[in-house]
Amino acid sequence: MSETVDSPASNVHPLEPMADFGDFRMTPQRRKIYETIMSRSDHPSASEVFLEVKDAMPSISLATVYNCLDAMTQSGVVRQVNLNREPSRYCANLADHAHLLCQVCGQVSDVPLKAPDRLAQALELPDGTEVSHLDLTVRGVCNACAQESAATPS
Amino acid sequence: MSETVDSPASNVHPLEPMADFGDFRMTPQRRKIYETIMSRSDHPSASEVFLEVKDAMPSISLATVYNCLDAMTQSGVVRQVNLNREPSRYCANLADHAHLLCQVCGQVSDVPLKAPDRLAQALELPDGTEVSHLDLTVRGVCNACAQESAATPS
DNA sequence: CTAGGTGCAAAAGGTTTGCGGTTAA
DNA sequence: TTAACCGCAAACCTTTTGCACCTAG
Repeated sequence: MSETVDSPASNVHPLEPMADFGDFRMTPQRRKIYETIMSRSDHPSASEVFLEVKDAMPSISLATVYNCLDAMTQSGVVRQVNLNREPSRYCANLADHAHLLCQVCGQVSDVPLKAPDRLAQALELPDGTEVSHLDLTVRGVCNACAQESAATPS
Repeated sequence: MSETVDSPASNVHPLEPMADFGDFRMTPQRRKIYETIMSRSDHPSASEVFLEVKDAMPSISLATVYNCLDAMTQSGVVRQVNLNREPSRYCANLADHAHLLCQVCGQVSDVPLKAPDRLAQALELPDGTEVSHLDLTVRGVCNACAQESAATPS
């Protein structure tokens, strides 16, 4: 993926240099799918990605989107975000961060962490446990929805 | 549910007094399903609960297990735990805690939190965000699997 | 008595897979 | 050149739902 993806630096995400992603073969479909996820901050699902990519590539199939997203997840190019029983969402922000799920509008947004390394210290893990990754989800109400419900009290 | 469930105190989980769970109607099926989840620490899925409950109640249907688990989740009697794309698991531990997902054996175990309230302080949340609940999942290797791989290096 | 629960079977909905043709490297 | 990928359709699997009967409160 490295050199073939156009200007990943234009994205706001603090991306790694996009070094090696193994034997990940770049195709027009994968490039467009990746660009779609990069250009959005709303963590689209497979079918949402499909809808957007379809505009530029009308012949693409939903199965291909699923296959590509799966390959990208395996390669570590994107991250799969699973909340509740909803369809998986995809996220191109590879930095350590949490997700805020607004229980009013349903939107998912990234939440930076102040001290990612210190998070594990809050856990009483059994001796010998090896931690590879922490997944933190915040359920609540986003600022926009909180403002709105304050303006229009029930 | 309160008085009809047999001796919830025998469970190791730090349970709340099991006060009011609204208009939750107790039935033999629900009692057995609840007891099953209480008696296990492995966060069984709906079909795993079904298998165990079926031994005692051969006529119960999987749909009923799903319906009951859903009703219990709504009432707050149990908690639904969703990791990856696997089937939902269920957890009777209502205390604030994280989950450890072992990437070797696939088991899910509870992880107590040292300072649950302080966890939110690690987040850079936008002003006005209202937090209702934090969900923390630890991906890694449990102690048992770590011991084993140390004893049998690849 | 009756609102709500149960069991069954069928449907729903997200995701995966098999296959023949195509393509990136 | 060829292993990997694409598009299509069918399969898969978890979960939900409609319905007739039953039961807890």
